This record gives sequence, C-alpha cells and structure tokens, in this order.
Amino acid sequence: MPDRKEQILDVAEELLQTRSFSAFSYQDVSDRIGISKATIHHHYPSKDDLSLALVTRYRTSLISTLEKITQEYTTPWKQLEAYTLLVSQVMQSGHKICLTGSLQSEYEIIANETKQELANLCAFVHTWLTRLLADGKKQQMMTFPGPPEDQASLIQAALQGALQQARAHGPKQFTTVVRQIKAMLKTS
Amino acid sequence: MPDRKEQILDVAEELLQTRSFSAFSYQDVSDRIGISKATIHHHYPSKDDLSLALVTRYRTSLISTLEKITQEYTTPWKQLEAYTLLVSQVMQSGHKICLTGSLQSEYEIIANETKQELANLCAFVHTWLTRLLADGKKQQMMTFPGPPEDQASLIQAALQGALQQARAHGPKQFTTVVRQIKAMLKTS
DNA sequence: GTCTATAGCGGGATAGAC
DNA sequence: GTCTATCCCGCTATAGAC
Repeated sequence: MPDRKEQILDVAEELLQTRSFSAFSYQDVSDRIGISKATIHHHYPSKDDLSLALVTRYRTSLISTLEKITQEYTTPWKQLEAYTLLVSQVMQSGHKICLTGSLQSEYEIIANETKQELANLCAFVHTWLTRLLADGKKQQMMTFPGPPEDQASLIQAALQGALQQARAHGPKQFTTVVRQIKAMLKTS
Repeated sequence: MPDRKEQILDVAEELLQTRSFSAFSYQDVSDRIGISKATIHHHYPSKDDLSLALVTRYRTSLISTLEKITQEYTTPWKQLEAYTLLVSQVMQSGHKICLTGSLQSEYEIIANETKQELANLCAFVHTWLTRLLADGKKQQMMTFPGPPEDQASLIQAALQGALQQARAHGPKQFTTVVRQIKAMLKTS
C-alpha cells in the first residue's frame, strides 16, 4: 500500500463504473480495501471530493494514454484502432461503462466542480478524435461528411452508448458498433 | 387524478430520467404529487415493482408511437426524421436522458425482471430501426456499409450517447450527432 | 385509497483516542 | 493515518386507523 489515496481511487473508480455514483458507498470502498470508513473520509472528506478526485485522475491518465497512442502509432487508422481497443477493455474488465457516461447519467446530482472537470475531460477526448479524423481526411485515408469535429461527436457518442448497450446485449453489441464506425470511415 | 398509478409513473419517470434510479426516492415522488409515501407503496410496494412498471409502460408506449410513425410516414427518411425528433424532445424537456440509458447505467443494481423488460425494449427499437434502414437501402434512398442491423446498433448507441453528452455540452451537441447520422446515410 | 406513525437499516460525515 | 464510536439523516418498507 504505497499510496492509500490511489488505492481508494482504484476501488471507487471500479464501483463508479459498475454501480453508479449514488449506488456506491464509503462502506463499499472500505470493505473492499479492508480499512474503516473514517479512513476514507480522512483522505476524501466528502463524496464530492472523492468524485472530483476520480475525474481529475481519470482525465490526467487519459491524456497521457492518448498522447502515448499519438506518438506510438503514426497513422490515423492505427490510432483509432488503439483507442477503440482501449474502450473495449473497459467493458471486458467486468461490465464496466465509461466513467464519463456513468457520471453524465447522474449529471444533475454531482458537484459543480466535478461537472466542470467532466466537461474538460470530454472536451479533451473530442479534440483528440477531431485531430485524428482531420489527419485521416487530409491524408485521404478516411472519408466522412461534414467537419471532423462533428464526426468526432458522433463517434464519441456512439462508443459511450455502445458500452451501455453492451450490458443488456453482451459485448458483441459493442464490437459491432466499432466495426460499423470503421466501415463508415473507410474510403471505398 | 383519474388514475393515480399513472400519475405516479409520470413523476417517477421524470425523476428517473433526470436524477437516476438510485438517486430518487419515494419521498421525492410523494412530495411532487402531494400525497404520502405510504400511498406510493400501496400502488407499487417495492422500488423493484416501480421500476418494472416504468419500463413496461415505456415500452408499450414506445411501441405504439413507433407503429404510428410507421403508418403516418411512408418513406424511411421521414420515419427517421420523426424518430430523431422524438428523441430530441426527451432532451428538450429538461435535460432528460433516455430511460434506457439511465437504467443501463445502473444495470447491476436493478431487478432481474426489470433487466429483462429493458432488454425487450431495446430489442424492439433495434428491430424497428433495422426495418427502417433495410427499407431505405432497398429503395436506394439510404446507403451504409454492412447489414442494416449493425447500422441500427450504431445509430441506437449514438443517439443514447448523444443525449448524455448533451448534458455536459448542451443541446447543440445532440443535433450535431443527428445531422451527422443523416449525412452518413445520404446517398451521395 | 389514503393517511400518520414508526420500524429498521444504511447512508455521509465527525469526534477523539491511539 | 487509522481506528472505534457515534450522530443525524433519509431511505425503503410496514402496521394499522380512517
């Protein structure tokens, strides 16, 4: 237990993505780690603090991951491939949905600061996808109607929705959507 | 108050779509109607009963609405137009998200019967969209890669995701996704 | 069908000892 | 930093009168 705060976030994140924000409790977290509720409160006094820390860490981590993808894979297609793989891993690790979708579903009850951080997170992903699509179009490797930012919105929404649909209809539903997104972008 | 049970469902549905399942209470419902909590329990003994009734009614109502659309509008394009308008009205009436997305986000904590009914609901919409797209392709008014059921999955997921994204980024985000879906289907 | 009252539990959060 | 103990509240659900 090198960093208890990180350990708490790990467990809370898992619970948020499987059960939703209002459906998990400090008790749930403390049970799984094997420490008392009070200790969690010591590190994150209120649930608003906890949720903000969750989104902030997630955003930082995602920024780093996406930048790594950008550097490692040179073509837009391989970058898209890496991104959809990333999202599919969320689903495969136990029926989770994306943190973004989970919190947006309870948007009206989360703290204002968390809302802001969530918006920043979504905006970053959107920008990253937009850049990817713009590159793909410029290099004539991808086709889509309209501006890249609009197509990015579509893909972002579809992946988020597909993760949720996968809960009711299994992982096949998700891979179908991914396949369809790719087919759609293919220059025919 | 011709039918109290309907009135309760009206309020509960609104709360489910704005606040989420675990984040609304019998007290919330009773406050808004102006009756006691016990009366709600009289009509819907447990929250599981209430959730099941909500999904069942929603499904019945949606089936009727979609069939009406099918009859009223003869072309696939007008049918799609009517459907996306329907979904956008959900959003416009106070930052709601679709009932389906809300419950799927809390899939792990809802009753098994509710899960089943939710799956039926999603399946119906999927079938309806598939038929619409198959017609559109057959009449050479729409184009898309792969089988119509896969394209239906994509559109269904995208609309659900877009409703949630609209909470963080405003209604414009949703209309953008709708426009992009249509542009994608256009025979160029 | 509706009410008041209440049981019983679990939630978030705090105090204070170690 | 972690614990036990506790507060207070709101939750689901029930009992029983009207």
